[in-house]
Amino acid sequence: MGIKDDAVEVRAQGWRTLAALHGLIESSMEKSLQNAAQLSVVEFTVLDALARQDGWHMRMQQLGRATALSPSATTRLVNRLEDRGLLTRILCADDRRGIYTELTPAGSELLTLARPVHDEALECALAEAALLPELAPLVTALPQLHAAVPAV
Amino acid sequence: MGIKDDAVEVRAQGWRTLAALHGLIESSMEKSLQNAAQLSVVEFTVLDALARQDGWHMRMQQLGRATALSPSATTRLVNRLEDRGLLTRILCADDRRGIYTELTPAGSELLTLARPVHDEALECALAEAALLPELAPLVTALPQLHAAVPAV
DNA sequence: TATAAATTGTTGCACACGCAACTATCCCGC
DNA sequence: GCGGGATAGTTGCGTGTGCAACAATTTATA
Repeated sequence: MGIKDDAVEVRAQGWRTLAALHGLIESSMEKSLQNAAQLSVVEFTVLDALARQDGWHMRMQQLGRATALSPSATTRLVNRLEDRGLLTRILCADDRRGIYTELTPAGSELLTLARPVHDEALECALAEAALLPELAPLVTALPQLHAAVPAV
Repeated sequence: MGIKDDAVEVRAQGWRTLAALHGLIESSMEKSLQNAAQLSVVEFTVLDALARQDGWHMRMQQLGRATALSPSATTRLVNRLEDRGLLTRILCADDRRGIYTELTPAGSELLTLARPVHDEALECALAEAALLPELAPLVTALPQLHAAVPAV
């Protein structure tokens, strides 16, 4: 034992840190987005993911994976956003089981309103987390993952 | 612009990665723990947190923070676990508003049964995530946060 | 000491989620 | 071409969650 058990414990510790930071950010962002745009975090995630595919479509299943949501939850999530006119369903011709979703102008508009709120809440939550000793290392490590090629 | 906007985008990217990995691990672990011990991830988190304080108590509010749950959700979570006999409420004398929670023997027992399941699900989910290019860097960075002092 | 303000935990209510069962469509072997 | 299996998405149902309002206790202020 010893070495092997250490690996297990290190993983568990890392997972606790990850979960704690995630919870902190998500609950903070949830409130901000709700106040500013009547959007939940997952709803924002969907709109953002769609916009990021600029002009292109996404299938329900892709949305499900992008949000870690079950198929049924994905259906209802898309229902909500469609009812609000933020996206549209498009049955695709080549596979008639599949359903594409696409952002509407109203969706894009709301997204441009919500993005700054999202970004500020994120910055704020990270700053707060950096003060907690058990979260600080992860906060520092996070931006280094996708190391910015110094974009001069 | 440029530099400032880059920082925002890097943070957002890091957050997306964090959220994606979190979702992957949590949904995988949820199923494993549910099958093996009829425990949800939050329920496991509570038991684990209590055990980690070995023999000591935790207040409702602490549990709420440890799980990123609202007060009402915390109340009901403790209710569920208490009804199953896994923990007990203890009114503390010095502050009669406060309520301590403590693990019962049955709680400890279930926890020792659930921990290996938890650890294996975690290892498995991390291995799977390491195969995805956008998650791999975070998976690698995670265990380095709490750098193991080589415990010979 | 008395009274207001703040803190801790609990309930009513509406809502989002996962699971299981279902329908519709595609794909493969014959 | 045709039937069996796999895949995509949708609904019924039970349950966990957050918000707002509340009761109980402590702390601050006059």
